[in-house]
Amino acid sequence: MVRAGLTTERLIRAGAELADEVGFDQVTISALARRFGVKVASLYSHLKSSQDLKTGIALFALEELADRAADALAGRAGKDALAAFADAYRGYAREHPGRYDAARLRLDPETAAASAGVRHAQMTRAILRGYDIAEPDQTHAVRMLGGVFHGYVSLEMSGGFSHTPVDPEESWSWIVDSLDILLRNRTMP
Amino acid sequence: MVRAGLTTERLIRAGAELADEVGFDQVTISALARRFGVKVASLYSHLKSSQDLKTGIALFALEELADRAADALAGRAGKDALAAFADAYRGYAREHPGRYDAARLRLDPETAAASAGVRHAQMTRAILRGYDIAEPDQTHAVRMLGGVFHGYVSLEMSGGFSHTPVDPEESWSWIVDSLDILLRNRTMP
DNA sequence: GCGATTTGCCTAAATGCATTAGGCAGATTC
DNA sequence: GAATCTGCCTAATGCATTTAGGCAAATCGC
Repeated sequence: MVRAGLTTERLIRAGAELADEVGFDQVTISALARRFGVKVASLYSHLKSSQDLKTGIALFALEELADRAADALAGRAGKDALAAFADAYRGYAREHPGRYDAARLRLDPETAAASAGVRHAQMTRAILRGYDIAEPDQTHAVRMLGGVFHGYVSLEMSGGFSHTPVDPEESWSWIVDSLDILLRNRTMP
Repeated sequence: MVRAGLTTERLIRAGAELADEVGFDQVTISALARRFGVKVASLYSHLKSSQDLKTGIALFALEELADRAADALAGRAGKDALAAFADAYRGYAREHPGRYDAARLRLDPETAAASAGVRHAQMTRAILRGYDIAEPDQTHAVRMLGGVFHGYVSLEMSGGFSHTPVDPEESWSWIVDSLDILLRNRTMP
């Protein structure tokens, strides 16, 4: 019989695509095996478990998102950087909802520490360098930005804004503007 | 044999407790049946499906959270109200992590429209009355507040803040302060 | 009170996913 | 070309979901 050429890498990539198509929580070893035209047990040579697959997709999505954010940030500073970063985040979620959900998977601390999540925090700090905010306020700001971006995108994805006629695009701009204003003035209350 | 006295109400309530103990995604019809010392099939007289149970828990959590938020808001205005609302949100998530996750379940539009999620938005608007913000900015602000609160709590719950020595409590206060400042000044950019 | 009906929980059985053990053939190595 | 290794297979188990149909307890009509 012809071999399918499975590798952990390919499985995780296909799992990410599957997540975008059917939702991250519908990603299953069985579905993935079907997609490769292969028996379920065959995947266990490459994946330890179903959880392992999900974690793999999450790490993959975190990397990919961090790469995009880094691209968006290149050559920008100040409000420009803030807006580009925010848009990268939101754009990724809209383009790859399943992967975005995957990126929000709760990881155990060691895995998280070794993930691209660290880069996300570093990039946020880099943006804040344009705003002259010292510690511990800088950490507070990192957390706020992470919170707003994630929270807004998450609410938008779950349809929480669809009952109001206001364009989410405008809300997004307004929020980014607001954060910029806030960060510029926060040092002197 | 003695009857267990199952009702949809009791099952959902028990499901909510189970979610807090083992995590929302570990809530299963089987586990719930075990908890009641009853056979699995028996639950299907009261629940249409596993999804139905999850949705029920989500709606229950949304109600409970809205009730708490309403209590917190009673008799307060301005920054007081903002802080109380924020704390109610975060407190609920800390006290009932499983239910909080449940409250974030993606509901189909009709279900969502009939849920307590609507009250959440109304309460946020009520807070903003203390800040004199007109439409469409008010909607933008509602979305921002929803986003920050949810996003921050979500990141904190998933351990995203544990690699930095800064106290999440202080970050939370700083963020609420910041939002207050922002909302007070946002009308004049 | 007592028969009839409804209701609540049961047994049984089918389906699907996750996981492990062990086998066979195609690819690789010498 | 023989030996080994690797990749995918069959087979079997366990657990969760879901449906169909049964029996006994609770409830209702009288």
